[in-house]
Amino acid sequence: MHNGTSAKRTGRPRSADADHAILEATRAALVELGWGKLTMGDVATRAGVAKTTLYRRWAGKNELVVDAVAVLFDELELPDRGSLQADIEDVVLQFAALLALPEARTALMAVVAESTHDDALRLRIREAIVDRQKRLVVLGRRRAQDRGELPPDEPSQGPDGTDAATQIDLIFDVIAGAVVHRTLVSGEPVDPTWARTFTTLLLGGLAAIR
Amino acid sequence: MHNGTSAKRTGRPRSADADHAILEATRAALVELGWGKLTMGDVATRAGVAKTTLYRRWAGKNELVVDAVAVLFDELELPDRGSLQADIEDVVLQFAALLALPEARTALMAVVAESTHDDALRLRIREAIVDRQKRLVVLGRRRAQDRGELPPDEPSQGPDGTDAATQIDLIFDVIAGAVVHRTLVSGEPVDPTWARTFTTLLLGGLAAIR
Amino acid sequence: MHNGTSAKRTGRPRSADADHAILEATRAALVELGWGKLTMGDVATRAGVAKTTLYRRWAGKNELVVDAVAVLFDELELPDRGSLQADIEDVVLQFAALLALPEARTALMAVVAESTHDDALRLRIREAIVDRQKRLVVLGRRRAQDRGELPPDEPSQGPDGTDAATQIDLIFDVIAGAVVHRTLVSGEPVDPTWARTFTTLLLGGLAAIR
Amino acid sequence: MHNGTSAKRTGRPRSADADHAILEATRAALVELGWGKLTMGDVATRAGVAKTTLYRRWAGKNELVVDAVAVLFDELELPDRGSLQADIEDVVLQFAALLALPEARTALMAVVAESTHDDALRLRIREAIVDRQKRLVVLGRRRAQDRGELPPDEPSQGPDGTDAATQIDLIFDVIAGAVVHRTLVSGEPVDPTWARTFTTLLLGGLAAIR
DNA sequence: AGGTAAGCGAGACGGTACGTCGTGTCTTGGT
DNA sequence: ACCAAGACACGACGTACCGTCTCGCTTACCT
Repeated sequence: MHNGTSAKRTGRPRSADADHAILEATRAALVELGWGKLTMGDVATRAGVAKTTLYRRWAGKNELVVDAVAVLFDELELPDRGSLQADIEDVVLQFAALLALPEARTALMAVVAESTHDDALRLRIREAIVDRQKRLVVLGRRRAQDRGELPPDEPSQGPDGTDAATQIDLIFDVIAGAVVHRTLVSGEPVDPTWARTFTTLLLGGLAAIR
Repeated sequence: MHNGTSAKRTGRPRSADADHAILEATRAALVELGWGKLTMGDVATRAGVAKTTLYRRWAGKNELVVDAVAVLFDELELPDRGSLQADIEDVVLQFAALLALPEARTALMAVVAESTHDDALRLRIREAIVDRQKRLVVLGRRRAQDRGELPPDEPSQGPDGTDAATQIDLIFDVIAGAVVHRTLVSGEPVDPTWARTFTTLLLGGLAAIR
Repeated sequence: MHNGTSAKRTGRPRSADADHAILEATRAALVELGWGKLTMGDVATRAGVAKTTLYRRWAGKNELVVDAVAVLFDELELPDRGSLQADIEDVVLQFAALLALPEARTALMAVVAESTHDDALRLRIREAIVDRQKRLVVLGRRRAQDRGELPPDEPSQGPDGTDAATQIDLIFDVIAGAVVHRTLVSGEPVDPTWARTFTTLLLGGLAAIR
Repeated sequence: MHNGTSAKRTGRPRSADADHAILEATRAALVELGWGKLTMGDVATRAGVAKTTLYRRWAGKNELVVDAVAVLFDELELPDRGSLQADIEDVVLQFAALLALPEARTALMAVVAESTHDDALRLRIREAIVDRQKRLVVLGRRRAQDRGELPPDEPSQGPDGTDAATQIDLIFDVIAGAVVHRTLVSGEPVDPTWARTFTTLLLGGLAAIR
């Protein structure tokens, strides 16, 4: 998080309770107030903690919110439902459920917006959120290859965009982008019917680019 | 924009110059400072205008930025390149070029984030931005139907998500979502190669959901 | 008032109704809000008049308030009650009654305060207010001399402060100062008993400085 | 001042330096700008302090100025010059010298004006300024009684206004009122000649009301 | 009778100051 | 060393008035 392999020695150790209380208070504040109205002072009060304690651990609102929301993305899993179609539908619905949480909706877009001119923040978001989602694509793709639903990776073939890493990125952007856009921009729900149609489109498209 | 067909009579009329100066100053401030550091006072100073003049026209930062950025989306056009594949690739590249502008990158995500708990703002975004993009999908689809590249609309067929409006929404979310996600979240550029591969996927997928 | 011997010729003449309405509105606003909270815009609204109309006649709050309050001081009169003691007591009570009016209390001190660094304002106050009170002293003194209660003016006698003008100024400062101070600073009422005791003191003192 | 016998415990204590700097800056601003142009923000800047620090201690301009000016009145003293006449002349000249200070002139009238519709402010003025002056009258009177220049207090004698407290109030209103009125309203200087004549009048009058 | 110059209500305008709020830092004294 | 409390410098907020400036009308005097 913010203190990997601490080698602290002297003095009073930091309270682990405080960390949890702060992150929970942050999520609660996001739900009630949204990103724009959330303040460090308010989070501190909710957590029963001094502002100093927040700043000792996080550099600012952005970093705090990324960490507070990141844990939500750890709960995404890729269950083996027997077919690639079913696996993708499941992940789409999980992701949509996550974006239905007010704290995730508002925080995700806001930190992405801030990250457009803050490289450190962009990196943190990638590590804490984006890469955790992308691994599901990598895993699902490999599993589908094992099942024979997708062909095995071919060695890199030049600039036509069909090598493995490129394809993974494309799939990821299409899935995550479509779900986020439908949920937050279009403001429409992602229900099982939509998930099925979307997944059909995606798999049909994947066949086409090969 | 913010004052439709008013029938006011008395008093000094509002300055149209001020409107233009303010919106231009807003875009300039977005480029230099980004959403988070943009302040109403600074915009007013850049525009050579009093703060009250801003607040007389817009309720706050969100509303102002939506209007300031909205005009950028009016410049998107759907040129007739002879095939659906080419048309889509062109729009994808235009949209990506738009998102490469700093003022658009940062503003778009930020106002979407704020709109997650501000219904009036969501409506304004839809009218000023989203619907202006969606019309391109509607237009391109009709043109492809005229060319025979896509089948004509069938009468509504129940809950399988294949009627015209549902399909338009799906296409829109996939295109806009994928481009936004690749650009802002993944942080990768949208180049002609990517556009071609993505369009191939989309058209292949469209064939599959029919 | 604010336009002595006008030589205007063409154009629509200024509305006399507006003048009255404005001054009355000013007094009403003084009562309700006091000097500090009184605003030009509010006075204009109360008077049913545009702000422009105020500024066409008065340069600012100070000038407006002086004129609005000055008329109150015109009502002071010196009735002939038969003796100097009775005459003075009467004037003291009249003046105290005037200072009991909220519009006079607050306005008088405020414009005097402003006049401490605005010479034009000081002159205006003197003409509109101070000199109108001082004439009562001059008149009462002459009347007492006619009655034989005070000795006639002696020719100027040098620097011992007993010539006529000096004495008038002194009497005026003592009367006005004591009444104002008791009313506004000490916050005590001026009743007939106080007026009698004060007048006795004053007359006793006058005998002593001769 | 504004924080009597607090029993606070935790947190960073308020800076005493800030208090002094603010009051000094207030007096400087009064001299340069006068009451009407004095702004809280300017005082804060002069004092090298944030606006919030001012508002944490004082509710507004009125309260701040009363405190800033009050210390000037502490410097008034009653030297023993051997006779009541000389003592009074001395105090009159001291008081006149005080009112010659620009910061005192403008501030005193202005806060009195505001106090006409602000009871809390009136109380504050009384405590901080009026009572500190009145003690000089009490002291001087007692000293004169000890010298035999004035008769000792008689027991209260009913409503003829000759008991001790009433007499003190009367003397105070006459002295302070006359000096203030001559200085600020009439705009004439208080010089030793005027002080002598005025004192003669006062003492002559005091003999008359007994 | 018409022309014209000023007055007028309305309200937008560029400013300045307001009093409040949030940020991130810094003292306190108490674990 | 850590913590809760809270003061601090800073800077933006959104509002209120200021005094000025268009607007599109009256309204009275002067040819």
